Amino acid sequence: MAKRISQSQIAKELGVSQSLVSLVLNGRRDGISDESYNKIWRVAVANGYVPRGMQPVHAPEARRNYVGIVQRSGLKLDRPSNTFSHVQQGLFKVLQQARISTTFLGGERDLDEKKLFELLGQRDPLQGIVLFGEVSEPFLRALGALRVVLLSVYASAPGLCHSVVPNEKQSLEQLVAHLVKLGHTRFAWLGGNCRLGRHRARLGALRECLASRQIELDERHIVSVENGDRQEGFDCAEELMNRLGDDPSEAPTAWVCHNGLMARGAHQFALLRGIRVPEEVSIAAVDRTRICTEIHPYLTSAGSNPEVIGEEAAKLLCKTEEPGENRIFVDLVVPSEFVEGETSGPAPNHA
Amino acid sequence: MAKRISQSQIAKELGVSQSLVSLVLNGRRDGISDESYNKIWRVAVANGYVPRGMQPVHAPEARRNYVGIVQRSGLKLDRPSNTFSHVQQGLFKVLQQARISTTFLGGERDLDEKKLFELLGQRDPLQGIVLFGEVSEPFLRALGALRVVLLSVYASAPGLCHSVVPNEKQSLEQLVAHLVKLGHTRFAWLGGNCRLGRHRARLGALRECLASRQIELDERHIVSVENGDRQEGFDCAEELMNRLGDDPSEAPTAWVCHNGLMARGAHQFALLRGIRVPEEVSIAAVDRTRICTEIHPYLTSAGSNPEVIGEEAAKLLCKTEEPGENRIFVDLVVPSEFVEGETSGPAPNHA
DNA sequence: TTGACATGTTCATAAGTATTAATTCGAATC
DNA sequence: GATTCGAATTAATACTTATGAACATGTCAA
Repeated sequence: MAKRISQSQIAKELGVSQSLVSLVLNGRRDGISDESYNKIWRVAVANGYVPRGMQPVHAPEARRNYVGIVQRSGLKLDRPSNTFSHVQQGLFKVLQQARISTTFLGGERDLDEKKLFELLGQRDPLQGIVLFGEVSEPFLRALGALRVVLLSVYASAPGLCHSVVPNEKQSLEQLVAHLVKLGHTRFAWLGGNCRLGRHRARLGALRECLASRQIELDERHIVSVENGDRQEGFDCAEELMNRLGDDPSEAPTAWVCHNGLMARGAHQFALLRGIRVPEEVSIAAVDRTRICTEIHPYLTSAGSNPEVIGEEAAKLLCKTEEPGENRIFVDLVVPSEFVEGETSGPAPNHA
Repeated sequence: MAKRISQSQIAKELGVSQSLVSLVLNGRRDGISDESYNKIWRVAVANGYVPRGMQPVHAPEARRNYVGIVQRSGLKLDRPSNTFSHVQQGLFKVLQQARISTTFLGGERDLDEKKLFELLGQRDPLQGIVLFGEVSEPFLRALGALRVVLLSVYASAPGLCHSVVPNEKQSLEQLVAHLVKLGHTRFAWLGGNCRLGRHRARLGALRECLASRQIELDERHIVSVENGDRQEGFDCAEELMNRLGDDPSEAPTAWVCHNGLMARGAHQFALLRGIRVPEEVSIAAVDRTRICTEIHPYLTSAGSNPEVIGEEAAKLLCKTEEPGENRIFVDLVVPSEFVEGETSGPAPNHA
């Protein structure tokens, strides 16, 4: 570890006396020229000068007042996934009690190593950083180098940081069980965020759940799109209808959507086309955000409660003591909840 | 000013050596008993021990790294008004360049004076606090007492703090001008957040705009609800239809909505009832958030861009030097933008 | 019982910092 | 040109802190 710089060294570098440096760094302004004042501070800061006598970071009650939030590339504040705001609410709820506040640091794209360093260097120590969504591994490692506790939600990064993730398998299992019980056998998948692992996980889980019931998911009934927003839900439903042949006995009766937003879009498509929900088609979504109940019909949906995910993340952060190299990382899986809404009903030809 | 305490004094008080105090305060843990470690820190902190060598508060670039955000009572993170996230995005965009981050402090309801003091006392100084929405005056005064720069967005508090607000009059003027040009003469108002001044301002502006064109707003065509969300937009439209007599020539052909969310709800109602938009009814909203273009049909809408409001708020905060008693407060009004969407068309009996 | 070892602390002193009186230096005044 | 004055800086030194070596003290195994 590099020996820390002294006032005398700063003085020598600038060609002034150590006394002057001392005066300046203690904040004396009168009787000191602005020029000296500024140049001394500049050099002191640039060289990472630290006072001697105590390093407050080490205080046992050195309260870490902040938790930073970083979003995965692609998410912006003004296009909040609903999920994000629920998670933030959960974080806030728990952290608030410990008088820790949440600070938005930016998106993966906004931040490079240098910027992060600037952001974190000049301020109170962070309790940790919550990563929202799948971030790239180099980015994760760069963050790790800052010696901050990292926690990833909605994506796991084995061996790199803690994580709190939803139970996708269980969600799909709940949805499929419900729909099969209602007599559905022909399923469609309306998938979003097709580039991300989350989409693969959900689609894979759907396949498994159906397979274990000897139901096959027709490849033509799988429609996947880029973003997974409302419009794309609409488009997916439209695309699905276009792909279908004329035989109505082949048409899927249960649309399983990647998220609630897409389900709403698909529902709007159904409304416009005069497809009755749930009489003709049942719509179900992997989601547990407010969107499920924002308006009637409420969505039939299953998913891990994002607020709970936020709460668990906060608890985990509060418990984690120190960032370290060879830590044991916790991967927490939050169970899924199923809620029967108004968009699912008995399969039409089952009655 | 009291002379500052030295390590030796701490050592004497605790009956240990100065060396030990030095070791402890520099964070050495191994080879030091927990008991000593904690008691030394306790006494050091209790006596306000400060290291010698520099007082960072005096650094010329002692930058204020944070801007706090407080929401009005009633808003929660997990029920984000869309507007809020856009404003936050605008704030973030500008503040990021100054390496200032935004910290969510809580809702009006979460915070009492004591809590605020705790939140703000133990950390880096805030550049300011952005208040989102109408907060109560006592709350505002309590915040003011903290000697922090305050800025209110979407609500003005004359003489108490800066504000950045939308131009409601202009928004309504733009909408009415557009609709009147299309031949509409029978208007309805679907209002939300009926308790807040914002609702009064919008409804009042609508009345004025119509009056100046010799159009009267029928009292029966004014429906106002509590929250202004999607479901209530739906309910408003339903209520409006219920209130109408049988005479179709009396029915309003232009629904002006308090915000985009309500417009979407109203549109869903129209879809369900088979009311064609915009052939039979035009829908317009005071809004400029993402909701206007989240799905087709895009909403015909006018409003001040919330992201711009955020940006202006951030600039104002960066410019404001110090909080003071008798400051001059800036009230900034951001102009409204009009965008013609797909929900407005010629008045039906005008063709 | 003894010695090896670990832990926690102190001693002694080198290194670093604060502070006051003294110095320098240029501008204004005589 | 000499004198005064004030701002800026430094010398000198008292005071504070860091740190390696030394010193207790207790534990454990031979």
